[in-house]
Amino acid sequence: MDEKKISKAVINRLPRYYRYLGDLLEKDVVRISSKELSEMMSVTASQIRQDLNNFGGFGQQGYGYNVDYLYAEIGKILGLDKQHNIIIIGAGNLGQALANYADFERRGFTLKSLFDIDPKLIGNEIRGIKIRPIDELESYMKENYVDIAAITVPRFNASEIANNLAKWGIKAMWNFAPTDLNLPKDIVVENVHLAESLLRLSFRLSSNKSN
Amino acid sequence: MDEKKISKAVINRLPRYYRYLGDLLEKDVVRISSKELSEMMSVTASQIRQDLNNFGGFGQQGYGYNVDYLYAEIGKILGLDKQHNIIIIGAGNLGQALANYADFERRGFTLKSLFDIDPKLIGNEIRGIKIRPIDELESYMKENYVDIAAITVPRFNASEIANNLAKWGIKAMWNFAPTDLNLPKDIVVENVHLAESLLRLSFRLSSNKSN
DNA sequence: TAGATTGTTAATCGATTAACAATC
DNA sequence: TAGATTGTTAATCGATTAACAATC
Repeated sequence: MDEKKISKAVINRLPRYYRYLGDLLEKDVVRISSKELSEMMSVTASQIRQDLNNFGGFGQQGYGYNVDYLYAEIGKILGLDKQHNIIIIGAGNLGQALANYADFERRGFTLKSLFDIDPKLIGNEIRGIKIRPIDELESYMKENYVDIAAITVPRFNASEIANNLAKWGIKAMWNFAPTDLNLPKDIVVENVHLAESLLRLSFRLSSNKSN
Repeated sequence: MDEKKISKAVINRLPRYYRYLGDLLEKDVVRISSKELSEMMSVTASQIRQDLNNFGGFGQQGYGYNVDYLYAEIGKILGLDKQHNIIIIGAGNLGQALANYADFERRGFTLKSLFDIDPKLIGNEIRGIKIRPIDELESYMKENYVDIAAITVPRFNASEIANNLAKWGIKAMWNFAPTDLNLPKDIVVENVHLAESLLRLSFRLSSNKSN
């Protein structure tokens, strides 16, 4: 019953803390204060302490934070102590790019299969993982445990596939299709809208006095 | 001298308004009220009106907003009335996926070239656009006008390339490398940190009571 | 004109920053 | 013990929502 609701802003920052702590760990840094970390990350020390204290006191007065310990704790908060099974729907360029991004495996995200509608792709393998016909998605979902589906299909196919996946028991979708999926709210949807990202860049470029 | 500073939150929402208005336009919807739009988008009507009024009064009392007009105006705000030249640094899976995403062209973003260090890739073409050796980047930048560089190289090469691009006059970077680029602040950096996005999904999945 | 809906001001809410007592 | 730095409360700041007069 951990009922303290974590704000969206805090959740957004957590992975970035995790990344910086991982970098420090690689450099064998043992301890770090909120002040030092805040300077590295260009945020306030106050914010770091507030953010972390949403989840408990990981530091020690007069000392700071143990990098190794804090990294592990944030990892747990992010659910990286659990194993996740992913499938990718849409084995086009983007789907294949994700499939090849082996770094995810390191964090406990195992790619189990890809699905596509294109006969030219079906049967091919990426890193030894087979591309299956989308018709087999339903039976696959019934016979295998999958928690996350990455949606890298064209915009017009996305909602139907998403609705089906929801029906077949998916827990979360990583949506790359440029549309908002409308799903039962117990299903987690994390959107990556690349087109919107480029438009933000464009806006900032346009409103940049210095050019 | 348009000195009313636009908040980050507003900028983030603008491309989504633009997408919804584009969808309405496709469906030949002529007018829409902030109330109707707010219901479609699951936001408050108040927020829509506040956001738009950062840029001027685009609506009409008693009527609402003309979809066509509002779409065009937001397009201008986003800088889509201007032509942009993009290069992609790193022609791996992700770089190629972006290069193939022809939809960007439609919005005035023209892909001019890709660059890579891998001899196996150099000389290949994607949609008729050549992959050049990274050694030629400096001379290319001097001989061509490029405003945006998409960075899809591995983490360890990213900062050096980014610093060079900055030196050679790039205006904006669309950064896909899992690191924070540290650049002069007149250079726009728009980050797409896929790994962080997946960790956010993971967090929300873990803290989801309903599973 | 009456009805509808904007543009905008005021009120509320939430997030960030500052400050400092607690404590290692 | 003295110095450093956390955890946490209080103050500030900014963003969202509500309300309504202006006006089409």
